[in-house]
Amino acid sequence: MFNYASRFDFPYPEVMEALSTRAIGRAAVRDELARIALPRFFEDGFESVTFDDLAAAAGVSRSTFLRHFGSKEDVVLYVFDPLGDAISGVLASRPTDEDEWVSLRRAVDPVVELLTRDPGAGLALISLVWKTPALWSRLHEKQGSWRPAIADLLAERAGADAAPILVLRTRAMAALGCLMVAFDSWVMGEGSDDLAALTDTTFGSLAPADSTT
Amino acid sequence: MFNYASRFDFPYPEVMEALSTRAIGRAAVRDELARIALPRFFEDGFESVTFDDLAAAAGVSRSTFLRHFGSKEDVVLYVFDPLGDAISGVLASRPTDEDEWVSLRRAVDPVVELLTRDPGAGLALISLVWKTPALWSRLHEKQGSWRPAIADLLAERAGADAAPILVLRTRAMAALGCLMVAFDSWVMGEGSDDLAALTDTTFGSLAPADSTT
DNA sequence: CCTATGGTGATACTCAGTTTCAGTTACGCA
DNA sequence: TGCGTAACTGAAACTGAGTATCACCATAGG
Repeated sequence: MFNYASRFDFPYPEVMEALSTRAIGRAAVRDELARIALPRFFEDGFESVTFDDLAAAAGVSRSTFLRHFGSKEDVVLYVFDPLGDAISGVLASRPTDEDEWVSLRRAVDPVVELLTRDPGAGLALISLVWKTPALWSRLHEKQGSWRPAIADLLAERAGADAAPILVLRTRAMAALGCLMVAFDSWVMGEGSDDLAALTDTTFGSLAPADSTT
Repeated sequence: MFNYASRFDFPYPEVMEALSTRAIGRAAVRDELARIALPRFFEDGFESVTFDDLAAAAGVSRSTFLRHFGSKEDVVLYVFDPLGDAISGVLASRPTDEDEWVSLRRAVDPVVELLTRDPGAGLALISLVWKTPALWSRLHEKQGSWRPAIADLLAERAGADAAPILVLRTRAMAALGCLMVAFDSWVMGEGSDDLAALTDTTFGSLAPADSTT
């Protein structure tokens, strides 16, 4: 099953911050609730599972479950939460003189790695997301929230002669979009393709252009 | 106020199809209901307006309002419905030997044109969408649904030596994404920038690349 | 002119998500 | 070690989205 202790074994420790005792406990409970909930969604479909079902399965009250996750979508997409910071972290660590588009491709590796680590589980998750419009939307919303930090990092590393921020925001959008299109293909091929290779292909379809037309 | 009779004065008549008498009436009612509903959303915010409010404002029952629009989001995003076909229509009409990226930029003109036609109304709409996560998500979902047709048209016009469909899907994503990033900037600048110019800039930030790396 | 189709409003229902409140646990500090 | 407070919990009631059903009415189209 999908690994939910993402906060504890996530391979990019620099994105973790100091947590109070209670915050650690809280995160652990969230992990546990999500771990219990996911199979229910996989088996019955996102819409068919109610908060009552989830609470019963987890042995807590509906109130408690709702307090840990503000919405059903949050339960499923919980695993994506740390990826924004992970992407930024990798991007910040790339050499300044590396080609921008290559750095962006590398920045997205944590996502590919997380979904590929457990064969089957990652695909099951993305398949669920892709067959459920509400989840697809919310994932894209989350992805959109990662953009500003990425664009800012691109500006920072380019220094004085950086392209306008609008240009950099566009490239951040494109990079994350390439990842999403790769997911799309991965789901359509039912996992028969290699996600990293698909991502290479989508990134290879585009390139930054000089905006001084 | 925003022009809601989009089905009747939309400047790309080729995308219109023959409608039965009842279907015409139905579309007219939808136009009217949306026209009445929009100002409510602008004034009170998307979440604060209930279906009861909308039904009362329109002088119909809640049932009837809900029968015409499956969700509140649909009411606001109704105006975007014909744009997928409009984009495809323009793309299909572009010369086959025109640069692919240029054709995609032109294909998106109907959207820019529609939002720019009435100064203020288009900006108000996009601002509402941008400040309401549920609307932002649903617009992106709708935009995502336009992609396959665009990619297919790109394949068709390139003929035998077309790039793999995954590459074309990526470029369709990028083109629509450029439009969204332009919206983003337009909203942030509160309409002080020219939407068409912003769109030119975002499109100018990227270029198709040879995927045979 | 008749009828079958489709639009309408009323009602009742499920479920997501919010709010409130009272009872309990356990963290951090003295 | 004990205490006070802050946070966690569950119960209950509430709002509002969205679905389903039904009986009624208007009219398109033959």
